[in-house]
Amino acid sequence: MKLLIVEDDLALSDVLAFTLRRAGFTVALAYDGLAALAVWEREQPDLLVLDLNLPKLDGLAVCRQIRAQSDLPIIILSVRGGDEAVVQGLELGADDYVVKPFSPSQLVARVKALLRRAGRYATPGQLEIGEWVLDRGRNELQSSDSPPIRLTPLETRLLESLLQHTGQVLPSDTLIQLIWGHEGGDRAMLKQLVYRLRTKLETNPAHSLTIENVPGIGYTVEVRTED
Amino acid sequence: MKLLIVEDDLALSDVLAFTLRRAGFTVALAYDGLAALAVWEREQPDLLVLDLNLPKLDGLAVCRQIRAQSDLPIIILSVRGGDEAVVQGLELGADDYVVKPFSPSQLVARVKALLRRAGRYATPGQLEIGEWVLDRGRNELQSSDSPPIRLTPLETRLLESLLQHTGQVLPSDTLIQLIWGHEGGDRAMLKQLVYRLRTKLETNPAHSLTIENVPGIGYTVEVRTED
DNA sequence: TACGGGGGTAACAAAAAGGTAACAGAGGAA
DNA sequence: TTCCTCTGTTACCTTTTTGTTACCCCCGTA
Repeated sequence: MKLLIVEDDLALSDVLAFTLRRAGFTVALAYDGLAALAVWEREQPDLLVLDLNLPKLDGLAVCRQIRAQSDLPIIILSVRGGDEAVVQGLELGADDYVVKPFSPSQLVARVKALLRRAGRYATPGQLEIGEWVLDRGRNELQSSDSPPIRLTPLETRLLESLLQHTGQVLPSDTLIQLIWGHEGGDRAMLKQLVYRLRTKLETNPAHSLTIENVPGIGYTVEVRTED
Repeated sequence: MKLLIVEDDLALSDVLAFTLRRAGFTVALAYDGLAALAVWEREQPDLLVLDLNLPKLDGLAVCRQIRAQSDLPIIILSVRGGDEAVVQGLELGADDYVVKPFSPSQLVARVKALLRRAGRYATPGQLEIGEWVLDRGRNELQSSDSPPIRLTPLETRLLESLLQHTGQVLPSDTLIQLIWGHEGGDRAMLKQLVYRLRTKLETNPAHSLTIENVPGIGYTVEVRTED
């Protein structure tokens, strides 16, 4: 399980990395906000430990950016322990907020608790739904009884977003955010992408996986389990 | 979204219940460990807020028992803030551990963060009335024992407005404001909308949900509970 | 009886949202 | 280079949703 620690205090960063590695995690490090985003992109960690007070790009901004594009578990570290700060951090999408100073062992426990809750202990690069497996690492959708369907990177992200929220209707704007990030992406492109993905899903004889539209809101995925 | 608060300090319990209810949650209460298990069974809450120091049955024991049978999100409250206590609580299966004293607003934020992470927050906008659930996230009206009725965005807003003021008669002008905002919308359109919504509500065999007119004033919703 | 207002019903038109298709540019691989 | 794939762009068609208008009924009152 890979963690990304973003902390500019080198002493603390070292201690955390040491403790977490001893607890069995793989650790990647970043020392400022911009680097954090780059490393996140490259390393695809399973959890982020994020200090708020960072050079170059504020921790809250990092949190917001990442949360806009993924549901990566995030634990914020901060010296600011006031209610407002905590509430703000959590509302921005963080999952936990730990006030400094704290003990490394407590952080380890919180990391484990969050990973457990986020269900990341299971399939790091694979999403299982019914008879389907979405392999994010190789951009394809595998079924037990038919050849895999090759997807493009964008199609993979779309399907991933939908599958991670099975049963919910994802608003178009939310989807656009999840797929293209802040800038770039509009309704027309989403329309296109949905169309292309649907076309591919239909190539499967028993297309038990369909994308439904809810007018005025967005899209959902329907998983028909075998009758 | 229903929360179960297990706390034997009545003063604190009251404050928490009040704050959480104001945040839009439904709250069930229990004051000792045995009661907690009973209420949990009966109420099937979506999240548990659990004090550790309880009469009759220790909080940790409650946590262990519940965790053994379900993956209910659990937040522990405790005066014991030492590392060992926190680690022990989290390792027992709790998702978060808040040390007293804390502010209600922070607890609300943590509750929300955990629900979000647990994927139980799937329903940020559901209105429950009798056997009906108005799902604003997907524009439909669901009943326990019949297929959902699909609504258009405007119909959803109309029904939502009416349901939020069950028992009151909403003047036509107020409704127009609520549905169309400042500009746009007139009596004729409201008439039409009410007509269309009624038509859809009638498709349900036992139409226990009807929209009544009060001449010269406006409309109300009538909820007939089962006889 | 005639008149007028409020409300219900209906048909039709306009506008918005969604689906489909064709095409072009970027960039990588052969 | 040439040939791919992937992505973005645009256009056009279909469906859904919303707005418009007209006509009816009921009821109270002049």
